[in-house]
Amino acid sequence: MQERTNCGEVTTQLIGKKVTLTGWVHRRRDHGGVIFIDLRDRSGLVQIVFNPDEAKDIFADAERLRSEYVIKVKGEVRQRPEGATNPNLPTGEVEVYITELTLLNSAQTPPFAIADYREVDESLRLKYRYLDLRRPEMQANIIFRHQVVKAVRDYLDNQGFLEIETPFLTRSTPEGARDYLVPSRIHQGSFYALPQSPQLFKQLLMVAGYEKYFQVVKCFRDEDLRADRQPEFTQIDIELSFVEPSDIQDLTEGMIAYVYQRVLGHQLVTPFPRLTWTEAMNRFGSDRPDLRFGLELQDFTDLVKSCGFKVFAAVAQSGGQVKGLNVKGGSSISRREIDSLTEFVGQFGAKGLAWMFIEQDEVRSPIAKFFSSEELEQIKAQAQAEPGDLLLFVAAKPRVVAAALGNLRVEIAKRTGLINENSEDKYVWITDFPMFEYSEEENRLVAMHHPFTSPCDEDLALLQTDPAAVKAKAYDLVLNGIELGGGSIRIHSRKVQEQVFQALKISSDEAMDKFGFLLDALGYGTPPHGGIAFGLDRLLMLWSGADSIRQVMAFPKTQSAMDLMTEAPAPVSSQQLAELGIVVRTK
RNA sequence: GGAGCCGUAGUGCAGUCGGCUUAACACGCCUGCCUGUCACGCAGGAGAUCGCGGGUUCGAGCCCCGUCGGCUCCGCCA
Repeated sequence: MQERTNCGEVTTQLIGKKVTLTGWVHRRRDHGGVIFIDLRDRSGLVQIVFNPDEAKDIFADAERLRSEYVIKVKGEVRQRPEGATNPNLPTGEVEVYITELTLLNSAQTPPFAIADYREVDESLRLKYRYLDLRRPEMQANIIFRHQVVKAVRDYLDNQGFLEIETPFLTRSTPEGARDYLVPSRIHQGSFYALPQSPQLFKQLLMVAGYEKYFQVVKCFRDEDLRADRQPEFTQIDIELSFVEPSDIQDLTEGMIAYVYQRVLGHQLVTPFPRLTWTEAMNRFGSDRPDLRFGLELQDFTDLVKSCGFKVFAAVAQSGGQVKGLNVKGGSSISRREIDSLTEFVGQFGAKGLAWMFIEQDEVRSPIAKFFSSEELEQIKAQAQAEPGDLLLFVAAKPRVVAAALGNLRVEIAKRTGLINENSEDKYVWITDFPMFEYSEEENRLVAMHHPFTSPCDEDLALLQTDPAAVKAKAYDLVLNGIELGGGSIRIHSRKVQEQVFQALKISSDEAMDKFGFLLDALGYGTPPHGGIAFGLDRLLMLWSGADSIRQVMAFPKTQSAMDLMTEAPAPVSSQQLAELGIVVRTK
């Protein structure tokens, strides 16, 4: 390869040297007599100079250069004249006087400017993603992604892990997200499924004795999208043998601290705090609490059981909860603002949002009249309320209370500036999840994590008597209210695995049909094992301050799962369908 | 499946309580000028079926209905 210097690496050390540069015309400043061009490549920008006094023969060619033309130039690196340096540019002390110019390719005017700070409509960016990816901000994200993945691989390699690939064409299994299906040509009417995660394969690698496995791997879930959810996304998938939850938590704290130091260049304090699921739900109304601020939930259920406010009393007496938030200094919040918060909690099923302004001598609230002054004092004491505070209440079944107040505390924190740019990152482990949760849709218990999660040892007996009470050896890592990853110790006993399938109302016939290979494997000397998986895209989003994972993915899809560049998905030819034995039914 | 927001020159936007301009402004683009700029500057110019379809009206970028696309959220996501 020819000798080239990267644009961003033309420093004062090269002054006096002849260099060859290649890149794109980022911006040109044509003064008639002298032309300045900011030349851009992956490494950055450098100013190159075309001066007719020094390179008369190429000056006319230089005048024809336009944005995004691809050029190769040779010239001498010089110190910039006094007063003409640019402190905003790493290469701002120098410039390159060009004596040779080769136009490698011209370019049409792009649909949006590469050299622009302005926000461009995202659908246009996605249609021309190859241009969008040229923008320095996006290049920084993609380079950052590489650095993080490289650091993860190095760390795990140093810890004795093997990266082992697992199949993408695999089998659809019940439970969990909707699968992406791939029709089989050879076995018509049968389908592969793209993996939601390599869960079963990594467990089988433990059975096979590989002890420490990891993979940076694509996963596929055919569910509706969000800012932090794409149909295909990347996991850092880890599994180890002979471990307890604390081993995996220690390992991953070490991994994150290592990446922090190597890529972000600063120390991270470990270990991270740990909260049980029950405590997280009680105090924050969420299994992924944002700990950057307080505003914890207060429980008033017992206090209002026999109060005169029927809405509260009825809910409290019938198994529901009455909980609330104390918004410190919230007296400045307007009625209109409270209306908007009421609307907000309505999204989560709350019928209303009761409020009390705490003033010096009284409680200003439409519901104050239903409470005796003793009851109001008790409420204030419970909430540690002082004059100037605003109490907000939701009364409903526990699930709705948690969802409404859990989200409300975050919303209020955002609106009132409790969360801001300077807020310190808060990592937290959530542990001891319930094994199962009740699915109203399916009218049965479903696995909260997945059906291969090991119950806590002391709860094994409950599996058959009271499965809903069983806790699992499962743990999630949460950063600033977003779930980064989760894992568990797996079941390594065939008997326990069968009991869990029973609790899930998966018949032994179905279990054998769908998971026979796993049950078989558990009978051949399976070591105790467990692991964790991180959403790489989410990690990158949070660490880079991006507001969606699309910003840290090279080629993401829209909310309707379209790729606007390739226009996938798209119809296929009738021959292709015929080969697969597929008939498309149109609506 | 549901809720909300958005859609106006290549780009970002103004106009949105119906009738005031030729649908404004900035960037970009084109032409000319300009030898120290760095979001260069100056002068001129081209560029818009106001996402699409229907309706109301004497008259619709603006109001109504539908539809398409994008985004955010609920449901969903072990």
